[in-house]
Amino acid sequence: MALRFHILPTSGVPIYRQVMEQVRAAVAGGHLREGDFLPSVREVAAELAVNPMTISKAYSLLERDGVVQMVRGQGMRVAARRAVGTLRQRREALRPLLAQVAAAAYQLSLSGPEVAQMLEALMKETDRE
Amino acid sequence: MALRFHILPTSGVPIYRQVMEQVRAAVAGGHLREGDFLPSVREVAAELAVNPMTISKAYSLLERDGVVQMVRGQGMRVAARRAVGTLRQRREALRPLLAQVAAAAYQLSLSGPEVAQMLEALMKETDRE
Amino acid sequence: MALRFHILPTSGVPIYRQVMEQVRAAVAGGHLREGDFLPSVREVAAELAVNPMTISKAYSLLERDGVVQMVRGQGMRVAARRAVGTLRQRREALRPLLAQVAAAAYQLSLSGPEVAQMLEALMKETDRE
Amino acid sequence: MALRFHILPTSGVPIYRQVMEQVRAAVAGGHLREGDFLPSVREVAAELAVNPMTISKAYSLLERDGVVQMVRGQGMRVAARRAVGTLRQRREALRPLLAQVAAAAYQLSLSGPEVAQMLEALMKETDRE
DNA sequence: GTGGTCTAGACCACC
DNA sequence: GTGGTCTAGACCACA
Repeated sequence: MALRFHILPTSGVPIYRQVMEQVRAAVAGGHLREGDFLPSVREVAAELAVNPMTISKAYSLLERDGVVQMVRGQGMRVAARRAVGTLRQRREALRPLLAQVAAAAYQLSLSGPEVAQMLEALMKETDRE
Repeated sequence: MALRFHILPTSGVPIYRQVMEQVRAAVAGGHLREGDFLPSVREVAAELAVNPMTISKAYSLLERDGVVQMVRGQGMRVAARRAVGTLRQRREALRPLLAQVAAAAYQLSLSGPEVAQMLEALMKETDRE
Repeated sequence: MALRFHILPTSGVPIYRQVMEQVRAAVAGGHLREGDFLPSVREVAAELAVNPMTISKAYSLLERDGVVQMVRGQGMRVAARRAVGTLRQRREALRPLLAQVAAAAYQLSLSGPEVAQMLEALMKETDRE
Repeated sequence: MALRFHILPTSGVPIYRQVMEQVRAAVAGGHLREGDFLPSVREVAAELAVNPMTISKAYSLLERDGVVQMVRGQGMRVAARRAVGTLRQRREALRPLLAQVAAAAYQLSLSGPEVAQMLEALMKETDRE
């Protein structure tokens, strides 16, 4: 099943970031596995009616982040996941994002356990280890 | 205990957004309660060595979002929290952020229950109801 | 029945304007009639816990607009209403405000007849001629 | 027919608010329809001999209010109208403005039916549903 | 080309 | 004292 992108041009989030997020989500969700290839820049650009440079930028940044690897002549391949740093460091890296969740949850009057459960359910859904 | 801001000018995130996030976090974390006043625009601007307009923009947007209210001649006061929409709608509003957490957690090789527990701990720590 | 003011310090509308509006509304609604006196500046300032200068400013502007007249040693008295200009001019003067209503109604998906009826009902309620 | 702005620098109303009002009026009046683009910030700024930031502020606030949407690299596009809240809530939201109309009408010696008719005529003129 | 961010500094409105 | 508005001009991000 090919990965299909969908963008909201009006969301305020740059298109290249929307693309990056969707690749990351596909990888995290198991729809893309190690070794799979992303659709080509041209393909995606045509499908989304968007400038190829925009897609290219997204792919380059994903490569920089170690999510995918360029294989010359073939395209972008999903890289092996590698945990970097100690457990403690990796937890620390997640903290700012969790703080944002906490703030948003507060504003929405959603309780801690409630949100934690939503999150766990979301992650279990796509767990495959 | 006065609220103290800290910004990372290199993070790419606009200063006014960093300020907004910190106010939101302080409110969600109970360090600022309903009725408390934010430090004045000039004060913060001086402390951060930043243009007052930048802080003013952050405060205005927080006011539009209902987080604080302007009291003429006195300053910006933390507003009462009001949940808007049905439970379902509010949960839905949180979903995109949770998806981001899930993707980041995967990249960091952190498990669902592990992350859910971190989040719950973070939110319990600052729970006041 | 004495006129009682109520202000929302957080509404964004300057206090002196809120006071002015309430005097105008009281006059339009028949709660204050020609010759009646407004409560004194001090009285109102004390009641609202507000700087007397603020009330004084409101009263001065109302006097400038011909809504009230200062009677030395007694206070501010409601003036006789006098229509200024031709009917056409007076209608024209109301137009910008009506345009604002039209725009707001559109945004709220309220129909013309619906809004017109609301307005007429509101005005009939306080009509006394 | 391009939207043309006109501002009264002496009116006391901030320029950015005058611009906002005119956009809203143009949308409500059908001169701008869903999907149409506003003139660019630079264009308007040049036309009005005003700082681009002033126009930018107006546009940003209109975006926050859901009147227009930013399309990256293209400009500001008129958004679909979406009524929010119950009928009752929306009527309630209009009330303060109607009260202002009632007070102004009284001051101008214009009767309820007279004003209601003016308003309805104004709204019918631009009705398109 | 589009809008967004930020600065330095002036002036205003309100309390 | 508080925040709000505006300017002139620089630089950035995005498509």
